Amino acid sequence: MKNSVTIRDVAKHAGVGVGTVSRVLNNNPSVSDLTRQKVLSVIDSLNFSPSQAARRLSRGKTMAVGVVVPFFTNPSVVKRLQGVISVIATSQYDLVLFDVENAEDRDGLLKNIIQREIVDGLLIISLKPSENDVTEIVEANVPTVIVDAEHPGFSRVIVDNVAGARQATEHLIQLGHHQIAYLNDDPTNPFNNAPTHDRYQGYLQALEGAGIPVRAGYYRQGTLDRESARHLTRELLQLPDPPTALFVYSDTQAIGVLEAARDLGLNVPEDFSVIGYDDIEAAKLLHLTTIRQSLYESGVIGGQLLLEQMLEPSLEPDEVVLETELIVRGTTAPLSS
Amino acid sequence: MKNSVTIRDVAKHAGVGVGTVSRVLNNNPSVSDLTRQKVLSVIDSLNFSPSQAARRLSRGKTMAVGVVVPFFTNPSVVKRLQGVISVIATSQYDLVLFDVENAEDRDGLLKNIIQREIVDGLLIISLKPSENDVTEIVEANVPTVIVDAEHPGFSRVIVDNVAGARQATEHLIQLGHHQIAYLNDDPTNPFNNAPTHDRYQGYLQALEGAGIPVRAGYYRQGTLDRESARHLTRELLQLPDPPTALFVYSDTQAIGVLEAARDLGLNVPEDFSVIGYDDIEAAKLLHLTTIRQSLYESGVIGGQLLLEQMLEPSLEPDEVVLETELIVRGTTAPLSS
DNA sequence: CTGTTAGCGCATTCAC
DNA sequence: GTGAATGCGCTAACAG
Repeated sequence: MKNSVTIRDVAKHAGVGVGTVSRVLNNNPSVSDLTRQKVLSVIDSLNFSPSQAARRLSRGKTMAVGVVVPFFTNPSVVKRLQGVISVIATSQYDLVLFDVENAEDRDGLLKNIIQREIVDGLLIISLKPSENDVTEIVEANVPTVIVDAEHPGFSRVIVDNVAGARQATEHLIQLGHHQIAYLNDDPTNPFNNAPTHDRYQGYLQALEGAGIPVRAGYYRQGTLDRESARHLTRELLQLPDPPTALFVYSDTQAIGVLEAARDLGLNVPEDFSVIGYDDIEAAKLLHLTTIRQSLYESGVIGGQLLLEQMLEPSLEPDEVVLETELIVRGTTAPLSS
Repeated sequence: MKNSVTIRDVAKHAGVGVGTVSRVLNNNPSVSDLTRQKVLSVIDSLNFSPSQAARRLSRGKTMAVGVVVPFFTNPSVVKRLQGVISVIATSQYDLVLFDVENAEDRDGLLKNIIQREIVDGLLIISLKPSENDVTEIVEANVPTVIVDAEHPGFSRVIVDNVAGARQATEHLIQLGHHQIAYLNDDPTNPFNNAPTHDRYQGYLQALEGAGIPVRAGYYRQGTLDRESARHLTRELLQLPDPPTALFVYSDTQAIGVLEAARDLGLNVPEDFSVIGYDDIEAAKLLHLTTIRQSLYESGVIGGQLLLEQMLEPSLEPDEVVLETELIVRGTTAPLSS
């Protein structure tokens, strides 16, 4: 049966009051060494361990942080989560995980988490909270930090997507490409569409900077999976005047792009250059040229920000911007004339 | 500030007692429709939501399940966890995640989880609990299920590793290979070494079944990473009489194997056949022939077993054995003479 | 059907 | 320094 030793049992056995036991439990200095030792030994012999539930109610703190992730399936999200886990594990907090797989999940999830008062802090990954959620969080005064999404009200760690996309596109331009297409994420994605817009902007900026006209026909958008990317790339490559290079919103999609090229008998990078974004594990395996963002590190920093925030709730929201890095591998090459 | 509306406020505003409010909160049928409506509307207008902490203490239930995973880094573990998440999300339980990265973490973690009474149920993935942990769990009477590890005391979902390994090795034999090496996980791995032994047994059985003598020099073991596998494979391939085929404990290691073959200028599968185990995402990308185990499904079933177990704690431990499947892709071929 | 009361196990006053 | 009392917010048992 349950280990139902309570603080009262300990008090009785040690011949002290419950208050004293509680004090030694919380390292309250105003306990004499003698009684402290006595209590400690009784705790040990009774194999007592305080009930979290009671402690939580009494102190009004849950000693848990909530982490909300969209599409736990997504490799980049997993990587970020890893970073978060690594820092939360060093703290006293438990980690409660919430996965949101669709828009219905999301609406109300945050509100629900807040209202049930099950966490002392919230870490939101790659998900833009709705305005309703935001007011809910603010009213409840729950320390919150966001990783890979923007909101001025909260501490956040983001990456400069405009710059990263520019970097990718400029790499292609430097290789001599002028017919550069862009395969985007679906910007109607309800979760977090800022990166979608930003990367497109970066793409446009790079083209404009090089004086290359933007061709509407070289733009495609689709969901974050391989199949969709494969299909759209085929469209692109079967254009009368197909692009010679393609910048893809994510590595996951880039995998589908590579498949499409193979389907059509095109050699990458000789006939067709491809650059992705994220640098997930698979990118290395496939020798995919890509833009690396510090996925794991973003989680670590996010976790640290949250811990600080919970310690010092009065802190102003902080913004950390992570650098991107161009990783040249085997899917981009100079334009062959 | 905190939303400090309590059940008492609701009772006052609705002109009823707290007991009644509690009843409607818990869908207790013995409340008249009229008062139920009244209470409900007050709850709504006050934006009241019961405190989990109080509820937990009062009911002696946490409404949370703990999930313990080793090496959150490991792709196969992530996949299993996904399955677990998908079913827990459909329940009323929150999911508290614990990652164990080293042996020190593990010792005491389970005990700690149990003693703090923070979960109503426990799901352990790819980790064999120590005997101390087991007695702790049994004494505390916490419903527990294990995924990808054995223990007679608990419900578990496992895969027949002997059969899977036999299947892999037989595939190689059928292709005409006689010089078949095995690259194993490190069996001193303190977390869960049963699969290590079992797969080795399956390998041996297949060889014996075909009358192929076992060569000690064709056995290597190392950690679950690419680098180690790469190194050990090079050793194997530089033997005076190198193997023509290799069965690898995991897909992760198989990636390193492929790298080693490339390092040495060997063509896979023409010169050297490789078969992995797990069928993680990367296996498909690399066209790796492998043994698929239902990773995601194992998590789903594990989650379901746990939910059942919590509903009906008197249930006998159940064992579910999942089938493996040979997935032939591009890294195995007939022995070229 | 419904109001009242007594805990759940601990933290935290307040006196001594 | 330490014991006793009060309350955290809710559930459940007991009357009515």
